[in-house]
Amino acid sequence: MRADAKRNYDRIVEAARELFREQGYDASLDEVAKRAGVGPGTLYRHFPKRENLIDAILQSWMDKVTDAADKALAFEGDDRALLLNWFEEYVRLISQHKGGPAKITRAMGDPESPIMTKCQVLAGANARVIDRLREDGALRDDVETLQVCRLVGGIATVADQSDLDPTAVRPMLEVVVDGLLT
Amino acid sequence: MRADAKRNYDRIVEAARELFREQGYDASLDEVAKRAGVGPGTLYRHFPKRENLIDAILQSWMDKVTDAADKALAFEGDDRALLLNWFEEYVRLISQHKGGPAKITRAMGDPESPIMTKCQVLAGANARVIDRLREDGALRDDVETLQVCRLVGGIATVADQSDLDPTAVRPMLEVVVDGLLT
DNA sequence: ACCTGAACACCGTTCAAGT
DNA sequence: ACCTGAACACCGTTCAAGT
Repeated sequence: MRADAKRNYDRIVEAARELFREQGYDASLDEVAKRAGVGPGTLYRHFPKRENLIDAILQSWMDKVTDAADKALAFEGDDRALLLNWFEEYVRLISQHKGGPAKITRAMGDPESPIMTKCQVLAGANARVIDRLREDGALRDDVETLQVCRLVGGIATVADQSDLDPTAVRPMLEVVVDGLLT
Repeated sequence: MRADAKRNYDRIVEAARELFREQGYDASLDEVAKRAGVGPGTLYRHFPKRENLIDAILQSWMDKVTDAADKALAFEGDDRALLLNWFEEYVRLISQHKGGPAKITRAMGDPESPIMTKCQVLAGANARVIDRLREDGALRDDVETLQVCRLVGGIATVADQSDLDPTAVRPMLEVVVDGLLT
């Protein structure tokens, strides 16, 4: 990649990171380009779809996801508390940008989505936690791991779209936890 | 209301009903106006916001909602089957148009939303079912009825946005049902 | 090879002119 | 009182012209 191309690429990602944090994943790409000081065509050359841009934003996110799963698994306590903690962390991880829960949960099962790989990392992290509980026989066995992501993702989506605070999310997660444990 | 106004109003609602059924609640209002054979200004005069139009569409929906709750309460069987049936019906009721689950679930707690009243009917129907189970002591008491709507609405939202079929929704609802029952 | 910015299409929304 | 349709603003997307 040419030097000026690389510079523009970085500028765009940086501008997008800012704007998405302020306005969510649905912010105007035109404004991203403007902030980055490039023409709209340049943005499209590097990122043909909005999701390609989101994908770049999520680069550092994957480490956070893996770390969170590690921490969840290292938790000392009963299964119920472990799972509840993980789900709260899960919601937090996908709710960092407005519109995130919906986008991420949808991409999870969509092979066409540019952010699918990133979402698979999250799905994998979740699978590690779930499988651990499954081995202990603590979990009902008629629910696929992907469906667990969708369930928790659904709660996060509603919370995001209705601007609920974590206090209101908690009891919903508790219901899911109790429904999942045997 | 003048005769031609009334006629246009009806035409618009009819066109919207068609288009929303085909393309979901996010369909172009311009196309609605075109189909109805009116200028865009006329549409805006009658329905200043998209949700005012959705509100008109949902007029007949309220009866369906009430009927569904009646049927659910008349169900002969155990609490688990009753609640599961109701939730499946709930999902069906809000999933009739693409984008419906998200719009309806969000409007539920938003006093600014023009469709709030309609959504309250749904919330009320749900409350009747939930309260019945609560009286029997069959339900955990630390979850508000509105949160139950959000939980089920969240599942419906994910299903809608990921184009899941009912077969995939069922197990998620089962988790919620089991988590809610004592 | 990459960038720019004008141009296009589409959509929601407004409003002056008409009946 | 109501309707029309041109006009505007905004956004995503493309592409010919430039370096």
